[in-house]
Amino acid sequence: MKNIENEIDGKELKSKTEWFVTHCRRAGLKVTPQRIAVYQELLKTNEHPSAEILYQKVKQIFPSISLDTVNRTLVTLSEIGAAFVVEGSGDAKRYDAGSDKHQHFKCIKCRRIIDFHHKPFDDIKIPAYINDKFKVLRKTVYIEGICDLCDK
Amino acid sequence: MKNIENEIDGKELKSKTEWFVTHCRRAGLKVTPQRIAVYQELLKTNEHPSAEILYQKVKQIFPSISLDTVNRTLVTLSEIGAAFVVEGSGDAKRYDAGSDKHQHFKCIKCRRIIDFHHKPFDDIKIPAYINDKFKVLRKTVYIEGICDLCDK
DNA sequence: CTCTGTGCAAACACTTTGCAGCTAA
DNA sequence: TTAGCTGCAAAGTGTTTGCACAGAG
Repeated sequence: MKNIENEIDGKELKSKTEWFVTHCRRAGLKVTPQRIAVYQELLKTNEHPSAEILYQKVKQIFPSISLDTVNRTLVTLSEIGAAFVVEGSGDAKRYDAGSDKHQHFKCIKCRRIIDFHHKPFDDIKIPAYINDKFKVLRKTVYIEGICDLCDK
Repeated sequence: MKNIENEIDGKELKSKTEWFVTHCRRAGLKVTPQRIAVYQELLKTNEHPSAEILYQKVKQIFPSISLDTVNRTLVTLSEIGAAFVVEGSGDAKRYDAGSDKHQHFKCIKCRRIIDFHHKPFDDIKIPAYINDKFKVLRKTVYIEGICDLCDK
């Protein structure tokens, strides 16, 4: 796994954690040590861990935590925009026949997928070093957020 | 679910099916009526169906098909680039703390996720009608294909 | 003190696998 | 004819839920 250059330093970890704490309070969530631990562990890695992997890591500094709590915490974090699911969804896979001619907006609350079509996105240029190394079959712009219906 | 303007017409269905048949043969796959049926059903919709939904539809014209076959066919189709998983993965969810500062390439064979960072992609402009209607939390360019290791 | 969050275990949803019979090439 | 495909049933994998206790506000 190739990593990019963001080994987080102590200072950034601290400031992001402060942001997180504020953000939780604002959302009416309690700030528990488990939540902090999961969030910090997520900040410290850039390997897109699964709940299981994160659980293994957090357990080292917080031995009594359970996998469920990690799972639930991650759900909570994604609801407040402090974490994102970058692969997988827990729901059933959804297929399409593979046109580049539309893009997806996904609501992280109701999981609705809304198609849209923004012509400039059809033509995004893929950097040469990707095309050289990999066989590109599909490219798309993917947007996530809260949809109109869920943003009460 | 909002659809875009691509109700497929008979002519396109036929030509895409021909492409599909050729493509299967080239990949050493047998052309079975089940495969054709699943592929055509996928072409006819733009609602990103799950295997289950596709199964319900295909069953109407092919009553003896099983859900497994639909599932297996979809796996096969994605391996040859005739279909794509637009949501979900079957594997565990993968999280990150949500930086816009990198993009993902995903290999559809080994499912490896390779980070890359192409500066212009950090600044893609989201169309106003999306920003007006939805609260955007994350945007990214997502590329899929076959990675160097799998492209024997 | 109250009410949300946690841990445990059981329930679930979806996908994958093993095998015997079938069928496209 | 025969390798690959299908259908069925069973096993996995990962996620969610229900409940009682614990701890943050």
